[in-house]
Amino acid sequence: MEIITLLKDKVAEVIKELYAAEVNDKMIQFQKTRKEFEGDFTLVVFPFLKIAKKGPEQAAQAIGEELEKNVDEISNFNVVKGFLNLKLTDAYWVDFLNAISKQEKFGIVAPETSGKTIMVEYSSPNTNKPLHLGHIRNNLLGYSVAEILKANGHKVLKVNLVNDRGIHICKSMLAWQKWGSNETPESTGLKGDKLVGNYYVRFDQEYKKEIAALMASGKTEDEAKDQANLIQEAREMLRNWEAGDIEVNELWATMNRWVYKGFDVTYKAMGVDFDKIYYESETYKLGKAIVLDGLEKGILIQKEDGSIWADLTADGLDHKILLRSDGTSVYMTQDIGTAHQRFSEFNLHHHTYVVGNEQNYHFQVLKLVLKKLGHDWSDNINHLSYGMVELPEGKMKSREGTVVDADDLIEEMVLTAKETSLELGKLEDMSDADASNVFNMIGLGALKYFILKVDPKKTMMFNPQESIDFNGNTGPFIQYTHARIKSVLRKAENAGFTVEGDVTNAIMLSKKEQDLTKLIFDFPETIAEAGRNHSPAVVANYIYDLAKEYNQFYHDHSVVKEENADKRAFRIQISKKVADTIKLGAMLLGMEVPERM
RNA sequence: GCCCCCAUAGUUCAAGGGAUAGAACAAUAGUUUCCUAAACUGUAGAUACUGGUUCGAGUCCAGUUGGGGGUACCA
Repeated sequence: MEIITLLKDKVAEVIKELYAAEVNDKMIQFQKTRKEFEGDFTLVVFPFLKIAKKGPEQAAQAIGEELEKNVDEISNFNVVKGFLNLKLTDAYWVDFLNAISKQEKFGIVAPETSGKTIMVEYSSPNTNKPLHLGHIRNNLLGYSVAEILKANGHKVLKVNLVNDRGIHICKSMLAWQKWGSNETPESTGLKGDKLVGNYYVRFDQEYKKEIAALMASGKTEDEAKDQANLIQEAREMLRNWEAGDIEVNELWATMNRWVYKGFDVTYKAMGVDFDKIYYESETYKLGKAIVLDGLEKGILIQKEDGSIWADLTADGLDHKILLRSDGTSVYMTQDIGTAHQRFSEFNLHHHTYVVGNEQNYHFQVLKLVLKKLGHDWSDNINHLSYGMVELPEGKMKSREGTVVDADDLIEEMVLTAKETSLELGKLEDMSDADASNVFNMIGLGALKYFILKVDPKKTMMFNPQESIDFNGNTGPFIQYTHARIKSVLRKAENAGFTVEGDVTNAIMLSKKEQDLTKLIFDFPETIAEAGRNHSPAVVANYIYDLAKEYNQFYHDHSVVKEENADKRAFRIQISKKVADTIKLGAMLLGMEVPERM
């Protein structure tokens, strides 16, 4: 990064000298030189034209000449239209590689050095059904964003707020009670979350039947939905739960335990974890005091029936209820309470919520209400709003059975990885345990990369057939590149070609060697950008580019077989760094890379 | 109705207001006596429409069309 700062300073000096004018930092725009042109960094000269009172090419030429004279690192320059392309010396790039080769984690900011604490809430499942593809996107994003923020030097707390109470939970409980005949995960051999999910579906089926029957007897749909015995019973169960009824609470605890056991398996398979787990059953009453306080201060309003509201019409939004007329809280109340609790307990600088974009309005309101209540830290709440995952046949709907189950999908990916590997037969001498470890890495790598390479905020398409592809812009492509480099490095070591100390900077680099080095140079900025944008896609696309660039380099350069010892040393060194960088980048995505595949 | 988001090759994705819009898959033509061919190299193919701002627009603004989401004393 230092080179850019240096160049910017020099440009400012040169402009001052040539045109006797001061320029601000914003006017000095450096960008990477596009591949089709000769050069490393490009200065956009359009902003200087008014000062220079010259045409773009003339101005660029003049600035280029001065820079070349004054900066040792610049070997030459060229001008295309208003773009001044600067080429650095090969020696600069070799020295750069030498310098970063001494850093084991080049690009990663040392842990917890930024002085900031950031909380990332993600996953937040309901305990009435198993995790599906939508949850996978949430979990992978949350985990990865947390890792990326860590790599930017922040202290990060990963938290999960489990939705373990409410009418929807009572539905599966009630169905189990009615039709479960004491089934347990043990007795059925089913994962706990799957078992409970089945009863949630069962409730819905029976409920629909009842509605149909009521409508046949002349009720309207709304009346039928409201008056059905099943929903009445579920409501009563929720009241009993809240009243502390022992039997209901025991059933609730038991069924939730089943679900958690099932979730743990899925979380483990996805490779995600949490520093702290919150349960809604313990937090759902939070926020009430804050709302009442807001009412007292005249910030909120109360209607005749006693319900408390925020009037957001002045901000272009609606009225939003914060406490029901019976004094109970809504989701928003809880979020106000938990946010307050977290910011004060952990002294947070920032809090990111990984939640789907259907909640955009909710978070808009949350931030606004907190702000109105006088909590300035509301500005530090960030809703990482991600798009839905769609299937070729349309949206996933749990009740219509068009969901892609998380466990099934992972299993399928790993199985395909295994089949492909066996076909290629490269791992035949590996132990079964090691090989199955590799299959796991590849299957999950394919899935994780597929999901994370897409900009989080965009709706994405998941086509089960295509997504299982392991060629091209995929996780396995990146993993393969890593494995191949590792193989080359093993061969180098066996041949006794270990690189001790610095590579001489007196060598000439080929275009590909320069390009690879420049890509490595971009890694720190990539991590910074991914952090700023909360976007794993930035990292994913970067490691893909890097792997692709390496494969091209590899295709027409010998590494171990290169006879010139200095060139060989450089190539071994750059190969090593590419492997390290791929590995670090993949780690930020929660993706492992194998030594062989 | 009102509010928000999105629209790029046949398909799935890229492109911090900058140069000739990149990849991959699919299609098609090639590359293994040589460090892993899950690789590499060709060919063909795209900014929904109409205006505007700018030296410069896929990117910013307005409108049109098409898609998604939200708008509950649900979570």
